[in-house]
Amino acid sequence: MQNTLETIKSIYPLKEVHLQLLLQELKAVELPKNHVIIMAGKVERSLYFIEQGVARAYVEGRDNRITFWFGMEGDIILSYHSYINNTPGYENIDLLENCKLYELKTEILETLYNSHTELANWGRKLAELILIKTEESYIGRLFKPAKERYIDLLQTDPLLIQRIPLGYIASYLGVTQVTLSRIRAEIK
Amino acid sequence: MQNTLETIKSIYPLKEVHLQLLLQELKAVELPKNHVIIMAGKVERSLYFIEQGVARAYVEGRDNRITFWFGMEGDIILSYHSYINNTPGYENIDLLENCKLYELKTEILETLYNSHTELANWGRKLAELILIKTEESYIGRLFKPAKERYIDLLQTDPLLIQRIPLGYIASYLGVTQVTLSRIRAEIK
DNA sequence: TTCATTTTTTAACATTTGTAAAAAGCCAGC
DNA sequence: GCTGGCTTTTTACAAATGTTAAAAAATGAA
Repeated sequence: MQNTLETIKSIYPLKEVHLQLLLQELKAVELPKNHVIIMAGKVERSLYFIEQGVARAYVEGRDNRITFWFGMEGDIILSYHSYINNTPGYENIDLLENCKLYELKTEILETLYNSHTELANWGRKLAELILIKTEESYIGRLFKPAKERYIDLLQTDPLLIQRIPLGYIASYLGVTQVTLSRIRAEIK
Repeated sequence: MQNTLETIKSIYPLKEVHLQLLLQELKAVELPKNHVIIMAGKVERSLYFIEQGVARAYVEGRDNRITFWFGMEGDIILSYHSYINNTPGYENIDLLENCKLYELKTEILETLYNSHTELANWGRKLAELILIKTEESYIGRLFKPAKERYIDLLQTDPLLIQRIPLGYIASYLGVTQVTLSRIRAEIK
């Protein structure tokens, strides 16, 4: 559980006692490629640490699917609405590879938050880190054109791109696959 | 300080003791229209509750400014990067009206978080609420076209629109002002 | 390898949106 | 009520992106 352990520790420094409180609640699960792990409109009672594999989040548009997040080793799969409010979210998350995950019930987390200041701060830090990442991709998407963002992606996540169909990447960049092809032809 | 008090209470229920710990750190400030309260590239050491007035956040593009947030009574002005990491952010926030604000130093907040579980959970809830709002506008922007989002805005914030120049709203919707004019002509 | 399936690219054309500049509308101060 | 400055709309044209369809390339299983 190397990746998951790293993730948990890197969020907020925890004493061994509190770390163990979290770890003992994790449950290893293996799920196949194409499995839909989070469904829009459904309250999800767990979050998942990605130990191995790739996942992607998307929303259903009127006549298309829009991908807005990719996760890989060290990332966390969760529906914010479910995690935070116990209300259904609007995103679907599916697995693009066979995955090894560690599951954690949100209900248990809530209990831990209320009984340990350290864990409450760990939870605060988790929300804050996700918030910053979300804001970064939000803002990046605002003022950089698709071409530039694709080049950024190539530089920051060259490996990720090879694991993901181009159609999803195009959607993530906010253009059609045809346009992404044009971009690729152009920068070659 | 009606609006600010409401905001603080609605984030997470606090006992009177803890509420007072927060309130006694607030400092009333009045700032004029057009004042730039958060500057990109600068670490900001305070956050501000909007008691009265309107603010907007934007990033500088290569040759334009992109507005991505409006705040009014009951909202909170903060630079997430500064608030969370003590690192400079990329957004500017300026005031679109003369404003009454309550200032709170982030350093003080940090101290409170580490000494009171209730306040740590208040801080967690704050991050979580902002996260959900950010995700909502992120996703909304992804799969709804500008026209639809404008109609949504008209319905959810009819008053806000009257307080904000159309050029900023166009930017917020991700189109030029010319396109927004076309949209307005179309739905009339 | 070979065949079938999926993914990616290319092409032609339609549509949308942007750009720049002019016109119209609105408001504050004289 | 008029004037000057600011905001919003309109126009004509240009550029970018989408749509649809087909070809080409890549992938994977037998």
